[in-house]
Amino acid sequence: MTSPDPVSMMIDIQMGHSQAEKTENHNRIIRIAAARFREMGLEGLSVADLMKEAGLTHGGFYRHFPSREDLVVETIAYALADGETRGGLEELSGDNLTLTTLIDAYLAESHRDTPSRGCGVATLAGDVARSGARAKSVFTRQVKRNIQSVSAMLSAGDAASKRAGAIMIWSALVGSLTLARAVNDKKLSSEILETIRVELKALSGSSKKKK
Amino acid sequence: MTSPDPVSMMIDIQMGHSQAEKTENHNRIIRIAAARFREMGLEGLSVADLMKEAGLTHGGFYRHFPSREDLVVETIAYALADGETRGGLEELSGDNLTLTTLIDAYLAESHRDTPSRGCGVATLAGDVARSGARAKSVFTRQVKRNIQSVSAMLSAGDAASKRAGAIMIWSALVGSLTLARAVNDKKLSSEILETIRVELKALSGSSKKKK
DNA sequence: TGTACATCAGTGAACGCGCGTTCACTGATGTAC
DNA sequence: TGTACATCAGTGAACGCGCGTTCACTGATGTAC
Repeated sequence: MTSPDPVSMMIDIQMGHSQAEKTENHNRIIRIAAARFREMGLEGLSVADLMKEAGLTHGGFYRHFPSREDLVVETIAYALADGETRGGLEELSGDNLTLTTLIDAYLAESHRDTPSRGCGVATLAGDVARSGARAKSVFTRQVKRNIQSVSAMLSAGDAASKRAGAIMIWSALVGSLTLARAVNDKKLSSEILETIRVELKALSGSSKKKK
Repeated sequence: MTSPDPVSMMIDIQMGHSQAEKTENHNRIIRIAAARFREMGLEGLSVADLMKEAGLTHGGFYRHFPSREDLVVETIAYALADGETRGGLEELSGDNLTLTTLIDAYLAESHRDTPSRGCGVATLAGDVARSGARAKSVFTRQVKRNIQSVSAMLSAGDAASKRAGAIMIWSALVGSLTLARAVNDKKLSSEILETIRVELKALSGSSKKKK
C-alpha cells in the first residue's frame, strides 16, 4: 500500500533484516539490474535508481556489493546464463530445443522488442567489448557455452565443421538481432530477421545433406 | 610548442577565428569524436575531453553544435560513411573492391584491434539501438547503403537472393566482429574471425556456382 | 586603399545536477549463556 | 526456555566530482564606406 512497486510490496509488510531477506533482496537487485542493463546498457542505470526499483535506498547497496563494478560483473553472469530469461537459447536447459525452434525464437520480433528479457550476449556484447577483464571473462565463458550448445544441435559433419557452423550461426544471430534493433525502418528490420531465419535454416539443413 | 597535441600544433601559431578556421576546427572535432565514440561508445566521451583533444576549450563547443546530442547525430553520420576510416567497406568508393577483399579486411585482427578507425556499424549498433530517432535514421541509411553495396558484389542469383546474401553477410560480419572484440580469449577470438572468413567466402562462392 | 565598426569563434568561470561512495545511526535478528 | 547483547541489513544525509550547459568577455575577422 505504501509502495506502488508490485515486487517490493510482496515483502513490504514489516521489514526486518534477516539473512533470508538479504538473500531475497540480493536476488531481486540482480534480477532488476539484469533487465535494465540489457535495456539501457551497462552504464545506463544508476545505483540509486536500481535500489529504488528494488524498494530499497541507495545506501544499502554497499551491503551487497563492494562497488558498482562488482554489480556489473555479477549481473552479466546472471543476465547471460539466466533462468528467467526468454530469448530463445535459455530454453536449452530443456533438451527438447531444436535448432529450428531456437532460430525462430531468437529472431522473433517479440525478442527484438524486449531486450530487457532477451539474450544478453546480443545486448551486452558491445558494452563488454569496452569493459574490463572481469566482465570479459564472464562473457567469454557464456559464448563458449553457447557455441557448444549449438554445435551439439547440428547433426551433420565432423566436430570441426559442426563447431564452425555453430560459430557462424551465433555470429549471424547476434549480428542480425543487433542490426534489427538499431534500425529505424520497420520493414527493413523485419526483413533482416526473416532473411536470417531462412538463411540459417537453409544453412544448417544443407550441411545435414552434405553428410 | 605550447600544446603537446600534434594535430592542434598545426594551427597553433597564432589563433585567429576566421571562418576557414572554424570549418577546420569543426571537422577536427567531428573526426576526433568519430574515433572516440567508436572506441568508448556514444556516452563514453565528455564535451570537455573532446574539446581538449581538439586543442580548444569546452565553452566553444556550442558555437559548433546546439547540444551534445547534435554532435552525436552528426558524428554517427560521419563515422559510418567516413572518408578516412579503414575498416574494410570504406574502400568501396574505389570500385576495385571484391567481396573476398572486403571479408578479409573486415575480419582481420588489425580491424578487431582498432575500433576507433574501424567500421562504425559494428561498433555503434548496440548504442544506436538505445538512442533516439535521429541517430537511428542516420544509422539506418548507412545499413541500407551497405546492403546495397554487398548485394552488388554478389555475381550470382536474382536480385532477391543477392539481397538476402548481402543481409546474411552483413549480419555475420557485424556479429562475429563484435563477439571477437568482447571475448577475452585470444584463441577463441581469432577462431571466430577465421571461421567466419572461411564460411562467408564459401557461402558467396557456392551461390556463384548455383547460377 | 585605408579606416571604423559589427560580428562571432573561442575563453574560462560559474551554474545546477546526478553520479558513486561514505558514514553515523536504527532496530530486528540471532547467538551466547 | 528466557534474557542480554553483538551483529549487521537497511536508512538517509552528506561528500567530492565530473557532467552538459550558460554567459560575460576578448580580440581577430571581414565588411561598409
